Amino acid sequence: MTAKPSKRETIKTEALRLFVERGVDGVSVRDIAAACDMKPANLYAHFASKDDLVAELFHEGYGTYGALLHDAAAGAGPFRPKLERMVRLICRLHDEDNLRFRFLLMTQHGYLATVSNDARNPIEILCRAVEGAMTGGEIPTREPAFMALALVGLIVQPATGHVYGRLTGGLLRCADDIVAMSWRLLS
Amino acid sequence: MTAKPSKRETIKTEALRLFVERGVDGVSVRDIAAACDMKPANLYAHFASKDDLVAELFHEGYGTYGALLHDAAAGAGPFRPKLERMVRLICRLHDEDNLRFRFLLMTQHGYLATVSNDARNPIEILCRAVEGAMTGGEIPTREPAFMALALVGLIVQPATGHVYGRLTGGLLRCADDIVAMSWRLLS
DNA sequence: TGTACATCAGTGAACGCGCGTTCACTGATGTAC
DNA sequence: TGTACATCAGTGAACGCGCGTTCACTGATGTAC
Repeated sequence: MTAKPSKRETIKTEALRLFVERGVDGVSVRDIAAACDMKPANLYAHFASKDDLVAELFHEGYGTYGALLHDAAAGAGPFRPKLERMVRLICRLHDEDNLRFRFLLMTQHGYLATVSNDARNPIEILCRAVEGAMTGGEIPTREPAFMALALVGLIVQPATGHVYGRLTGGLLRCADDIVAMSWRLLS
Repeated sequence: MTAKPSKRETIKTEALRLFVERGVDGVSVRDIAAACDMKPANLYAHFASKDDLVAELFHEGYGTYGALLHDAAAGAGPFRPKLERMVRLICRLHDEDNLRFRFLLMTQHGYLATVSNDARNPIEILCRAVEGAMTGGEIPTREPAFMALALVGLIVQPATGHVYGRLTGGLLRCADDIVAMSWRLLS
């Protein structure tokens, strides 16, 4: 007997799904309300505005992903297993939390500027991990920000392609290949 | 004495700039008209609708880039110089035709599904070039679609980062590094 | 148990706004005789 | 040269629409005595 999700959670779930399907601007508050079996006016009992809902979804997802990536990058061991953990995490999130993953990809252009480069920022975490490996002499020294972004692209672009049917099957299925490519890229 | 651009070209130039700055949905036909010193109604003398204008910008850019990439990939020589030409081309387009480049990145999600996988499709061209190199034994055989997408990500993601100030200076400045990374990735 | 009141999720109807788009009309320019 | 007409880019005002949002109100539920 799983607890029935609160109205607030229902709104977030349905909104996320609709935003990914049709884009944020392509979904009206009436659409969201309908998907939740609510009246539009009642959404405002849970969120101050549509923008507020979108921002909460973004920051929550961005924060969660940042924390998970932080954990994967944590510890004092060698870089290679860290890289493997991070890459696998990203593949797993893409496969198992696909809607949120795609929502973050889709909205990042609008919000990336508003996000601080602190320890919860996924790109920043990746960047620091790569930088650490360079400092420790585990991989050749290059511009860390550039390498971190290249690494993200390596994973995210196939993920995008996956969405549009260019690749079939989960990303996790290719995780070994992606880990190997990532290592080759950085070496 | 360069010829004064036609109204039609002016509209396309200004619309492209505004779309990149604020997103397609964030720009109204009144905004575009104002930027062109025209009245909104008069835009309809040149384009059937706003959607029509957006679609023309997309398909024109996509086609142009496809043709350029096709030329870079053409010929019977070894894969390595082809790869180098293609990567440099993409870097150069990003730097010298930045608005269009970003517009294509921005709108691809909405239009990719409507585009055929023919010989003018940039991804398809990259994919076939990679596939050819694999068939010829120049690089190890892996899933070509996957490798082509990874290659795109490798270039485009740093480009996106560049836009938001994570990387400074042109992408072309890093072209040598990107070529080297691409080769390492595929080898 | 019955009554009076407080709480609060949910509702129906409407608000003003900016959107994409249309259309009858204007007024400058070119052409024919 | 002057007059009559055709052409056509450009205009002003308005259209209907769907949007995000507000607000007075309802009606079920809980609480106090």
